[in-house]
Amino acid sequence: MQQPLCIYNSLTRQKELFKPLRPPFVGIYLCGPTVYGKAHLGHARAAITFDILFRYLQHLDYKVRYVRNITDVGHLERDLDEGKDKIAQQAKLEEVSPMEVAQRYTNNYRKNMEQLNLLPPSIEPCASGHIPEQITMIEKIIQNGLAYIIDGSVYFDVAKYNQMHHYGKLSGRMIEATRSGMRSLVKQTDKRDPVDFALWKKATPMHIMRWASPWGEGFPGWHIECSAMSAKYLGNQFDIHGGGMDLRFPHHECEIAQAQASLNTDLATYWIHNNLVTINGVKMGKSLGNFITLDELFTGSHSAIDQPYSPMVLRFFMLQAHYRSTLSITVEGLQAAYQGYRRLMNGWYLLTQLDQEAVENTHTNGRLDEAIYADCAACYSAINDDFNTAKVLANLFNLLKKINGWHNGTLSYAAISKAAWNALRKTYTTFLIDLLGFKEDHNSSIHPMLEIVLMTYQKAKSAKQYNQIDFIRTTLHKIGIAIKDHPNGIRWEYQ
RNA sequence: GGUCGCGUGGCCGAGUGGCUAGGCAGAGGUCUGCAAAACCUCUUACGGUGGUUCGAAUCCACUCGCGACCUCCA
Repeated sequence: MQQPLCIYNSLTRQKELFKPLRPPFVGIYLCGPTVYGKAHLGHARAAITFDILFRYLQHLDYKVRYVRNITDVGHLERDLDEGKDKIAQQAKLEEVSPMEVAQRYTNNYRKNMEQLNLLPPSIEPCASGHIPEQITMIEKIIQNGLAYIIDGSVYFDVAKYNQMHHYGKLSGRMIEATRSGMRSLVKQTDKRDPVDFALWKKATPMHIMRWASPWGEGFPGWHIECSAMSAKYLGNQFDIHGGGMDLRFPHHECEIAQAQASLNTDLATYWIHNNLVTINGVKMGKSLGNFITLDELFTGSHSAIDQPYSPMVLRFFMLQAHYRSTLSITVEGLQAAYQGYRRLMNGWYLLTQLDQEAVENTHTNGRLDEAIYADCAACYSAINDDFNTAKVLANLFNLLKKINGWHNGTLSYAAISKAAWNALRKTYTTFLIDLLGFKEDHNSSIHPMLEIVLMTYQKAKSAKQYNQIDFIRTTLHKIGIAIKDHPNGIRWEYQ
C-alpha cells in the first residue's frame, strides 16, 4: 500500500512515478466515442482501463476530476470527402436527423458503460456544446502564427510548428518520415502541406452540421474539440490524458501541437494508451467491419460468439490482461473468464458468511498469516506497477483459495489471527468490488425467495426424499441457480 | 517503403538475468444418496539459430513468423 504508483507514460516511453501537478487534485481526460455507431469492445477497453485509473486514484484519496467527452460533431469521413461527415452519413442511412443519430448512440454508449459498472465521469462534455471554446483556441493558434486560412477553412501549419517544437514527439516520428509516408493518393486539398491538419473546415451547402465562425459557416476539425474541452475543464496543463493506441497518431499528436500553439503546454503530463482488442489476431476496426458491439456480446447475437457474455464477464476478461497488451478475444477466453469471475464472486459471498466467531479467539503460528499478508501486499504492488490488474487477479485467486479452504474445512480457523483475517477480508473486498469494480450480474431481489426454496430443500434432504430434492435442483438449474450440499450446510450459487 | 511492437505450456494470459504468476481446459484423488462446488496432486512452457554470463524465457546479434501506426477508428 505504501509503495508509490508508477504509470507508463507514452510521452517518455517509460514508467514514471505518478506526481500530480496540484495535489490532492488530479485531472484525467479520456477521449470518448464519436457517436455515429454502437459502442464496441474497443470502447469498452479504453473505458475500463480509465475506470480502474479513476477508481484507484480516488482510493488513494486524490480528488479526481475525470472528464470523458462525447464527440457528436461528425467530422469528415476522409480528408478529401468534401461535405460528408460520419454522423451525417449515418443519419442518411437511418433516415433521421444527425442530432438524433448522435443522441441515439450517446444513449447506447452510456447504457453499455453503466452495464460494465463504470463509474460515471465527473464531466461528460459534448463537442457540439463547445464550439465557441474551439473557435477561441483556433483564433489563438492563428494569432501565434501557426495556422493559416484558406477559403473559409483553417489549417495547422505543421512545418512551421516543427521549427519550434517536435511534431511527432508522442508517436516517435519525424515530420519528414510522416510526410514521405503520406501516400500520393492523398488528393490535393487546399492544404499547403499534406502533413497539415484541419482546425476548421468550411461547410459545403450540403453539410448539415454547421456553425458560424469568423471564417464563415463550417465545423471544427477532428482534433480541436479534445484540446479545447480538456483545457476548459482541467486547466491548460493537467495530469493524465489518454485513449486507445490508435489515437496516439495523429489525434493526440495534434492535440499536443494545438495545446503548444495556443496554451504553451503539452496539455497533459502523463499520456496513457491502452492497446487494442483483436479478433482472430486482427484488430477490430471501423473500416474492417469486424468489430463486435457490446450489445452483440451481451446478447450473444454476433456470429463470432457462441452465447451471451455478461458485462462483468467482459470486465474480467479484459482485466486479466494488462492494458498495454493486445487482447485477443476468443470464445474459450470468454468462457474461462466466466468461470473465473463466478469463482471470485462466490468467494466474496463466502467471505461475508464465514464464521467470524471462530476467528475471534485464536492463536496462530503465523505461517498462514504471513502468506495472507504477502498476497495482500502483492495486490497493492501489482496495481501500483502501472495498473497490473492481471497480477491483482492472480493474487485474489490466491486469497480465494484460503477462503474456500476455511469454508470446506481443509483450513482451520485456528491457523489464522484475527488481524490477518481482517486484512484478507478488507483487501479482497476492496480490490474485487471497489477497485476492479466487479458486481453481481444478477438481480438480487430473488435472493430471499431462494432462501425459502433452500429451506424446502433442506427439509426434503433430512427426510431423504431424493426425488424431491433432485426436482428442486434441476428446476433451479434451469434458471441458472445451483444448489451445493456442503459438509457444513447447504448453499446456492449462480452458475 | 518509413516507424514501432509482439511471439510464453491444450487455450487465455502475467513475468523480464537465478527463487520458474494466475485463470480456463484435461487427468487422478478426498468429500457426496447421486451430483456440483471446494480442496490436494499431476501435465512444467517461453518461435529458431548463435553469442554474452557461473547462470537467460528474460541481455545481444541474426533469422523466421505475426501485428500495429503512417488514412476514419478505442
